[in-house]
Amino acid sequence: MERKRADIIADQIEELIFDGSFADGERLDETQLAARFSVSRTPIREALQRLALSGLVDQLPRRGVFVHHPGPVELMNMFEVMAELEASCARFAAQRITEDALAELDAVNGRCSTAVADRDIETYFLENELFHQMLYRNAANPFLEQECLRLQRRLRPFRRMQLRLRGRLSQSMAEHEAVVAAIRAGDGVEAGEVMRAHVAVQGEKFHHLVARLKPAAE
Amino acid sequence: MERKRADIIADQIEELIFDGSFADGERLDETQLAARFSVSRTPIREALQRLALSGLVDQLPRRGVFVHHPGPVELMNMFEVMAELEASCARFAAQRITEDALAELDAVNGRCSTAVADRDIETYFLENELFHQMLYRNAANPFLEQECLRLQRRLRPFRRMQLRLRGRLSQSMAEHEAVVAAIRAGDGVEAGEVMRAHVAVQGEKFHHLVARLKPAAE
DNA sequence: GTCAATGTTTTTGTATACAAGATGGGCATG
DNA sequence: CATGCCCATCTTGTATACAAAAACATTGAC
Repeated sequence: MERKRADIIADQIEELIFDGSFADGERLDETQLAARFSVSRTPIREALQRLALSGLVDQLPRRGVFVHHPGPVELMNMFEVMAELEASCARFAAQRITEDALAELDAVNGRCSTAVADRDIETYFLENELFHQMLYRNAANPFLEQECLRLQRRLRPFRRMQLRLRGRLSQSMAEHEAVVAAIRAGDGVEAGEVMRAHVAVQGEKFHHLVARLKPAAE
Repeated sequence: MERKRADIIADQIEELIFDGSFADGERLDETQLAARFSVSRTPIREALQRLALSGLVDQLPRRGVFVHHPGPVELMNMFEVMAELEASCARFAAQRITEDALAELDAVNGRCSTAVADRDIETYFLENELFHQMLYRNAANPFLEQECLRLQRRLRPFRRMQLRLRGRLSQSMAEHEAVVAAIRAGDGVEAGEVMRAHVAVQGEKFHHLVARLKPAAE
């Protein structure tokens, strides 16, 4: 159940920013957006506020809001934080997970595996997200879970675009299994470290990807 | 320079929530607040939205916003996350801090020390905050720094109220020195673990405090 | 010709007016 | 007497009107 018009609009604008419909630094005109969504400026302003607090746009006082696409350095930073948070989740989960949840984790991991075998990137992406979310959940700390979900959502488009890198799928899969094994063994430290590496490598891979693209753009 | 009226109001309402002027679960009436601050409902609504996204109030669709004081369990969760984030900061700082920044860290720690000697809780609280903020800074990850500052601010009132526990000041001081020593030695893992314990103990101490108060309230 | 100052215009921030949903009480009915 | 339904009222959500500040362009001076 959506709360109100402003929230639906916030999600839609967010989507437009994610899929690149708005260029980096572009000003988002309240009046234009109001016309586009057939509402008044009020809900638009509320939506933009939300996006500003999420960090998707920069809001300059009395100047307007400007879309803010994170650069490679900023992305590295965000992935680094994600890696730390997920490592914590894995470590906690190793101590706190229930037998049932562990079985579920196996099930999700299995579905990831078949997706890899089928070369079904889309399914893998979804099940992979679910896998990570289950770890957040089983850290048994709702606040931590929320923070993780927030960042996961924020980094979503960037994780997606680098799944196409050769060999990443099977590598990622192997890392998942190592995490589960460590959790099953109750080895929190190991689970945390494997998880940290698993997430951090994404940031690094992304960094390389951008580094490779940059010379071409110049 | 504050951005606009709504932001000033947001800070003021936040302050009112922190210092307990609004009870847990109390509804914040937009019209009343508008009258209180001598503005229209518009900036009030913007302020309340900000608070909702910070988690200080719960916003129920078409029902209103209700102040949300975190309970003991929620606080434990938040302190746990804070401990994880600060541990990460310490670990990164051990690898990334400059000689100059390390000297500054020593200076702040020195001021903490004299505050302890003087039994000057207020000064200690301030310098202590600065100490932690310097670690966030020297993790050399602005995104991580921002997240830490956010949570630090959120937990501020709760850290404050438990500084009065006997012996906490000198214990805290010793932990600071252990962190600095580990960082100076470049031992990231050690710095992280000491830091984690240093922050986590606050959450636990708080938990005990509440547990002790609870029977009295019943 | 260029730069600066001022007036115009556009755009953000705030106030008010209006609409729609939620709360609470009264009345009717079982 | 209890319970459920309906209506009045209040509160939130949205639209519009107004104010103030910034961007822009035009014009004048050097």
